[in-house]
Amino acid sequence: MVKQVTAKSEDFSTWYNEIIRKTELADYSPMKGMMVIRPHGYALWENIQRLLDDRIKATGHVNAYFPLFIPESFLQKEAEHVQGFSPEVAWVTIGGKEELEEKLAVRPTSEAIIGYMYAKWIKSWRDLPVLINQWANIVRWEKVTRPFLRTTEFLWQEGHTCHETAEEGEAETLKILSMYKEFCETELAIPVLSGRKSLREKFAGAQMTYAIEALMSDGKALQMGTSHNLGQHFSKAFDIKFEDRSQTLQYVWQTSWGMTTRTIGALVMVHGDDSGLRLPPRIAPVQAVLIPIALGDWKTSVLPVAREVERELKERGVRIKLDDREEYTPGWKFSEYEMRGVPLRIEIGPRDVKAGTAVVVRRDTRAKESVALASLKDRVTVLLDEIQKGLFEQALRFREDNTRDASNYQEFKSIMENERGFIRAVWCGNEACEDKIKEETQATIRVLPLEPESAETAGVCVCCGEPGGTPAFFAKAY
RNA sequence: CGGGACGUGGCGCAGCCUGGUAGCGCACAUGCUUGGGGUGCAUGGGGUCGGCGGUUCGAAUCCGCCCGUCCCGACCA
Repeated sequence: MVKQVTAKSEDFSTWYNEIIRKTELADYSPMKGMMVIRPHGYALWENIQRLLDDRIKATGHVNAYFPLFIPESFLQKEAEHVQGFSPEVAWVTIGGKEELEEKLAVRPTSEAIIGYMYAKWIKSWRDLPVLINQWANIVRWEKVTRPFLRTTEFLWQEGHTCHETAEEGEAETLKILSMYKEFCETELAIPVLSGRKSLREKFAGAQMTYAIEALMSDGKALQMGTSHNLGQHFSKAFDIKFEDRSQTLQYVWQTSWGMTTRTIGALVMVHGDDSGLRLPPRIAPVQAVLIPIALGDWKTSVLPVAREVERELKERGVRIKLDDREEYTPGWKFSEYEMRGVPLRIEIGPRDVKAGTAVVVRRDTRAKESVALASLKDRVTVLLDEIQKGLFEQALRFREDNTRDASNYQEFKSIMENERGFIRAVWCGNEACEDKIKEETQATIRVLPLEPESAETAGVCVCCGEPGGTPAFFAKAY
């Protein structure tokens, strides 16, 4: 029997939940909102970590690790920060059997504890910039949770930097933003819009938040990463001062930025189809699965050939898996690896051995071809590249087809109601309009593009009709 | 946190209305068979019916409370 999955078009949420569990990316744990990332899902995370970590280090950052707990008083130092996070902080009040003198927050983010340490470490302009990143888990007591998209505990990377000048801080913030964008598009094959957040949507305690946003295939937007220019908000709160080049004491300029396990949810929602996952080759834990067709004397005729192919592809750097289990039929394996999203399937059977060929099937297009064993290595490499590109292009086309201009509010409401997706429209900059739009259409400002040309709509505010606004991308968001 | 739905072997469900010895499909185990799109047959193991309490001679079934999951809203990566 076929392991059926609810059709994506029929019930997106159910489809998403079923994919997560049937592909063994994650499973529910006994605690509300807490999931277990299973080996298949964690392997994806490890690939994301590795590829992102390379980029973080290539831009001069180093990794460190700060404590899981943050004293209550630290968290309270930056007023907006406390207020923003207080509804979702988990507290430790007892250690062993002793009541603690001061409650400890389980970090919802690490600005506070890191700020405290930076104040100890930074004395002079010669200590700057400080470019530190940490890979960590954090806890936010969420009311509504969904696997990967919003869980009580999640994994992420958080960068925390200090700079001499406001300009350097801003430059760092933007550098990371474009690094995130490049990472998503190159490795995850997910096109993103990047830009500034409205003040309403910005990080609690930041001066300015920038973000990248992707469009899921149900027409809702998902934030894929954020980069904050913290200005001097935290350095003033934590007294992070340095003596500048003219021997004057100054507060440092800071940034923080993060990307989370949520990106795995995005991979599912952007690329998945009714048969399961479709993983971009660059982050797929297994890039090609090799299935020997067990017929007749296959163990002596087919299997040795398959093993040789496996060896050659491994040597080529392809993450290949030979599945020679006898208890499953080839047909069963085909479906299983499709469900798990393995980009390429290679079949070798008696007919192929005789002809000196292999059958290669793409997961993204399901295109099937026969390839001579001699040229298999090259062909596989080419196909993996094409799949990576194809998935990105398909996602990009989807986003373009689902990005619409709205020149007036009627149009805006009708698009949100009928089509969803991104709406490109002018916003006057007034929070009243932002709130009204959110209340009436559920759409929020996802980003205010940095380059005006990426949103050519000029004119009056889509909501109030006042002139002199800025272009914005709106969407319903996860 | 508000509105709605659901909770029965690992998964999907029936049984509940009208209380009386817990069932089906898939999965799992063993054997044979089969193998180029989820092979077929046979045999077998596995469930304090989400939890606690109440009603009753007797509760998966009726009542109350709690917990969890999903969907739709308010808050967030």
